[in-house]
Amino acid sequence: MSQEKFDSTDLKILDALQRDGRLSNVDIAEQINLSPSPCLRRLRRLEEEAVIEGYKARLNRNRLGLAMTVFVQVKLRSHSADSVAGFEAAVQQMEAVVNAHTVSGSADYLLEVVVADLEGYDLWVRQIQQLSMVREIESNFALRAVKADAPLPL
Amino acid sequence: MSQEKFDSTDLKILDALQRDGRLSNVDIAEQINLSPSPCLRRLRRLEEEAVIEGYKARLNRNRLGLAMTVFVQVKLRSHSADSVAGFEAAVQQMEAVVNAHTVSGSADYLLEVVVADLEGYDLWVRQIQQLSMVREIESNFALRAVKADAPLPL
DNA sequence: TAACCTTGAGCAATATTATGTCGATAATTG
DNA sequence: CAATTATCGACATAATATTGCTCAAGGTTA
Repeated sequence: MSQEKFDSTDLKILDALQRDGRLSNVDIAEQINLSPSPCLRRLRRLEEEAVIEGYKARLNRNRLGLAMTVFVQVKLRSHSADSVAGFEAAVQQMEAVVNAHTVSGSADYLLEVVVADLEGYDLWVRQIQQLSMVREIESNFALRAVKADAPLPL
Repeated sequence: MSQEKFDSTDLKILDALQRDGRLSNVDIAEQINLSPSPCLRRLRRLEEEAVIEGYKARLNRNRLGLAMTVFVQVKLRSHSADSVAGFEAAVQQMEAVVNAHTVSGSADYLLEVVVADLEGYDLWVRQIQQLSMVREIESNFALRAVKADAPLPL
């Protein structure tokens, strides 16, 4: 739809930053063989156009005591606008939910939930089950991360 | 297992950085009401202990022409060490796979795959189906992101 | 109580960064 | 081919950031 707007230099900047979000402009410039001034111009443009939505630190969940990641498939009772809006608002307020998508297939939503332990998960499940618009959930516990938060293929 | 190692000041630093990974040390210090020197000491410690695993720019997939996100459940033919190792090595090399976990439940793996369009997905599926250790895959297309890459609950 | 350990505040020196300007060059378009 | 536009490299500057050092305060332990 729009990737024609970005030349290979833009992509190199984006790729450098998705691998190390704290690179300074001069470091990026050096890495992609460009001088700092045009590099900064491009970077600012990419930020303004919201191609870069933000920056974040990648934290180690286990070391923070968040040892449990669960993928939860949710089916709603009805797909009325109210049900959908209510469910999504609830999901957005739940801090344990770090990712949520509507999906094709037999489930309506796929959520990624992060909690400390089984007890924390139990508490969260009770919250979700109290939502009247939820018909059914199926939990799949992440046993091991094979690949996490890898860079996008640019 | 280990969150006793972090006091509330550490958590404030981590929380600030997972929301804005480019904050300077002085900005973090101001945000959490601490002077820059101890703030930097803590930050460096958190980096050295790999509580902070790195930093990354959050890119807008749609604007980059990566309009399709697919969650793929994979079942293996056998769970021999060779099958597992071979499959995981293949997954790690596929750039379209941005997340991969082994999971409980009927599937062995849950993958998140990012491609430009259906054609790109078709190409990827053929790659995966050529792996002899793969018995079956089920694709669930992400229709809409309700929540993406939200901060961890600290 | 005294010694000790941890952690914070303040300050200074250094290094680094972001950012604007300007002329040159390359690409594009009519 | 000429004119226009876009983009680059180089340089200068001003603002910021990082980092080390020292001293003080608070809490802990023997």
